[in-house]
Amino acid sequence: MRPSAKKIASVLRQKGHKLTAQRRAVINVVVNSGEHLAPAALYERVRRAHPAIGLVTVYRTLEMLHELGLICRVHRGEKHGYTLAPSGHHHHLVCTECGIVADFTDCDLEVLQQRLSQQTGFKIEGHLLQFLGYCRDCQGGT
Amino acid sequence: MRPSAKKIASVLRQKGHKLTAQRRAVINVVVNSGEHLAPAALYERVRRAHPAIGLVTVYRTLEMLHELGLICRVHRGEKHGYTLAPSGHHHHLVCTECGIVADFTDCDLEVLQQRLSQQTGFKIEGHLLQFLGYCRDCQGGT
DNA sequence: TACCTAACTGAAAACAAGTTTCATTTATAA
DNA sequence: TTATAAATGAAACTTGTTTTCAGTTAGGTA
Ligand SMILES: [Mn+2]
Ligand SMILES: [Mn+2]
Ligand SMILES: [Zn+2]
Ligand SMILES: [Zn+2]
Repeated sequence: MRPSAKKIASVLRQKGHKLTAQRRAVINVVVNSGEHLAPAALYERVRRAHPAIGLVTVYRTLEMLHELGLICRVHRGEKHGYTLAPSGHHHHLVCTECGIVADFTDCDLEVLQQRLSQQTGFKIEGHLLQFLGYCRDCQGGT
Repeated sequence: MRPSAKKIASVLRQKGHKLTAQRRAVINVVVNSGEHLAPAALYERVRRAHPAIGLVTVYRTLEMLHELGLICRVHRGEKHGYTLAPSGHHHHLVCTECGIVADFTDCDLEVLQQRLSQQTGFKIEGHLLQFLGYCRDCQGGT
């Protein structure tokens, strides 16, 4: 269950953030794109609705939404991608050819985490899990 | 079982790479540091033995060693760390406070991978798994 | 409604990690 | 030795992101 633009706006207000035209524009793009877009790609799209917006503002807004837990971040080499977070903890399956990302939720790492914690003395707070491969469309070609 | 400087040198030669003083210096630092050092940190240390070396050469050497499977790479935000690879597939437990890294080998992700492959049609080639937390030394303080 | 002000914005500069270019040097096979 | 492909390092460049700062604005208050 992914939050709507309305829901996101209300969270912002509730947390004392201002609801500017720029932020609305960013939120709209994020809400209306299923993909995990990199900041630059997102910026391109946001500009269609709000040509005057600066890339900085896009970065700042994404950062804010991420801190509020409203969007998730994918790590792809140097670049980052963002989308609306489906509710709660999830991970990614990334196509190394075209960059498309699929989400999944059940990682079942508790047992492993428990064991590692015991063996190493680390207090484990989280994990990063990503599968890499070729999506259906990219399996044929070079 | 981590390769020795000698072993590494012989692999390089065998693959047709030249064995330069700079490469020797980089290899020595990597071999003699248990930690996963970022390229910049590694560069600092290499300079102690070989002050004239350029950072580029460090990058190039690390890249080469990585391609030959002789060292492993950790992903920490933007920065990368390297050390000698323990033999084969392994993963990392990273302390978000001090950056120390512990290795582990048994990830048991085959079942999950199989299921995801089936569900999404992805041909999965690899994965990235990392646990994040606080090492023993960093659990007390702020 | 008309202010007030902390929050927000965007241009530009700064930054950080990594890569490319290219003239010079060097390891090593012949 | 010598020849030469491989390797080096300085400097310039790229890419993604952050900082700075002077000006603008959302939204609470009188
Ligand atoms: Mn996601
Ligand atoms: Mn390792
Ligand atoms: Zn693909
Ligand atoms: Zn630590």
